[in-house]
Amino acid sequence: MQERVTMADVARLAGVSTATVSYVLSGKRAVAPETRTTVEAAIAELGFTVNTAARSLRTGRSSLVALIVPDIANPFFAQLAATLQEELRALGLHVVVCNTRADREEERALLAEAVQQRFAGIVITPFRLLPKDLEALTLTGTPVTVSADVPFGAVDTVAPDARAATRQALERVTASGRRRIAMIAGPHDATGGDPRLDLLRSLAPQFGMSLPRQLVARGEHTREAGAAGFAELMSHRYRPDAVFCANDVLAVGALDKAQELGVDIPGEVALVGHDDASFASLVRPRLTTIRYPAEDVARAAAQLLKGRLDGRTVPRTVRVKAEFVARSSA
Amino acid sequence: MQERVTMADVARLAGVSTATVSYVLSGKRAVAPETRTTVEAAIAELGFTVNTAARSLRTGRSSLVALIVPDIANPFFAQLAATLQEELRALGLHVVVCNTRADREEERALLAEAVQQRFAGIVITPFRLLPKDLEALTLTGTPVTVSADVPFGAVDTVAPDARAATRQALERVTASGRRRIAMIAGPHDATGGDPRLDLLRSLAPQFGMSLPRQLVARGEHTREAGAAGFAELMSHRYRPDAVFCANDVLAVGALDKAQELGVDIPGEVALVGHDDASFASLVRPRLTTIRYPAEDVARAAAQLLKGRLDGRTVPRTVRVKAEFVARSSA
DNA sequence: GTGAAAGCGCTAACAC
DNA sequence: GTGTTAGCGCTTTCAC
Repeated sequence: MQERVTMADVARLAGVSTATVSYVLSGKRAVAPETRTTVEAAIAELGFTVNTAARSLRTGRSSLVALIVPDIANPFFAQLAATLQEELRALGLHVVVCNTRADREEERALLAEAVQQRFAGIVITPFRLLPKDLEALTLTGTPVTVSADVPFGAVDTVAPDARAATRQALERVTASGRRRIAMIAGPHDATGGDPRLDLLRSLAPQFGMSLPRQLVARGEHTREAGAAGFAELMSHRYRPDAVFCANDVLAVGALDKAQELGVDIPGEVALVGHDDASFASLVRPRLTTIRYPAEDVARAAAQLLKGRLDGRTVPRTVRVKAEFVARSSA
Repeated sequence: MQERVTMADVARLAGVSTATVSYVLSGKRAVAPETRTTVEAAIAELGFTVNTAARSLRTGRSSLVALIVPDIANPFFAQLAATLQEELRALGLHVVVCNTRADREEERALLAEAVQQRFAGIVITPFRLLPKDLEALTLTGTPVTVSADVPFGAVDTVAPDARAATRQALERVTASGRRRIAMIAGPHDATGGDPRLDLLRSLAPQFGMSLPRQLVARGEHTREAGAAGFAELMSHRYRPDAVFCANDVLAVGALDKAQELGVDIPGEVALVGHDDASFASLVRPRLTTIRYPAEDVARAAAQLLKGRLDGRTVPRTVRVKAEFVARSSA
């Protein structure tokens, strides 16, 4: 049961006060060069590290950042977590992963807890959370970065810019003669509706097409829902020849069902996903998708958080460019 | 900037002392039913939650559990993280994810930090860490659970029992007439060598085969290394007709290279992975693999940690049964 | 440029 | 069955 080395131990060894040790560490007040050297030597000799609990209690701020996502097991979010933790480690911050399982109550509870515990920051991809759930937080002083398709209240936002990529996807699909597009979207009660659907719908007319409500299947972001959605679309009397999916997990489900039904992809139906999750290039046919780079999202979120910790108070939105990735499914 | 509600506020409203509030929360001493009710009402009314920083400072134990893994973006570890956080949430514990990128110094640094900060526990999948790096920790009082193929020093361990599954894999492979097995293993300096290789090698004679050193390719646990390893094995003069991979990421790399080389899987070469990562059933041919259930590992780790927090001091090892999953690659 | 000391909110003796 | 209170280790104000 080794004893913990405290700042008092360091101060004693260096022959200074704990205040000086603290200031050497934080740099918040000038310290004479020789004093600094002595203190640093003492720190090294004793292997001292600050007690973050004591620091948090004193400052009212922890070194934790909550990453609140619908499903960390989804490769997109797993990659987001990996990069975020890497970026934040440099700032001395830790990432606490929180799975909401796409449940609004979980989202609210986790958010509230992170605020209560005075986390250094929160990075959240809302799924069913309402803007009003976030409004109250604007006043708490806990920096919140939302990763969502649209700006979301008065908080920092990382949002995709998928217009060009979606247009490219439509070009590709029409170039191979498709005329009847459809979409497998997320649930109807998802936060902010489905901006990926809205974008597709708004661009379709430029290609002489439209995306009527009847050609939108809905479900959770699961493989099963993707399969069910695909089956639904295939049984429609106005059967589509190009199916867009709100994410790659749904697209893989659609692929499952296509094989089961004997529908040739991309022969009979072109299939386009979203995200470019790690498995997108592994399935056969390889999935054509609109890549939303998790690494860039994580880096942007880390930057926004850093800005807040440095004192910025006005909300910012960073747009991350999505990229059309043509493979063999469309 | 809302004010934080403290225990003193609750005590005042309930007309009791902070000690009583504390005991209501912890249950560490008897409280009269009516007192308890009053306190609980006050807690609910004020929306009080304990300040974990203060609690940690006082008790010397935080509510954080470090999950230290080579790569959270690997679907196996992502699933481990998801389930672990779910299991620990019930105990009021949070999961801090730490990526080591398979680097021993990172592993050591992260481990040391978690100990220094008096984390409630550590769950680690060592990759290059040496047993001696862990030895010192046995004395610190921080519960460590190691998820590794072999028991690892005097700490709690979650280890796979893959003997039956590996035997089944060998049966399958020999049933289709294969005689020359090979393996794409991890790096030679990995923690504990490569127990999956050792197991395969020890079972091979039962099937009249052997696994000579020349038929073992080595590399990091990446897709690229899998491809390189496969190429190496294919160029061997004693060309194998069955290749086992230490994990599914390597196997997918092997699949890439097989396609590139025009080697038919499973026609010319049978391929068997390990883990059953989420993408194993998505690649074509679908990957035959030895499933090591991340969910069960996470649950076992959570149980072991719980045991430690409840006061157990003797190390325990839980064996999780691996399962042979026959798909089309072998 | 440095030190003394208050106090963050909680837990757990100790006292009754 | 309940209350009083010291003190965990740090940061920061105030004083010099």
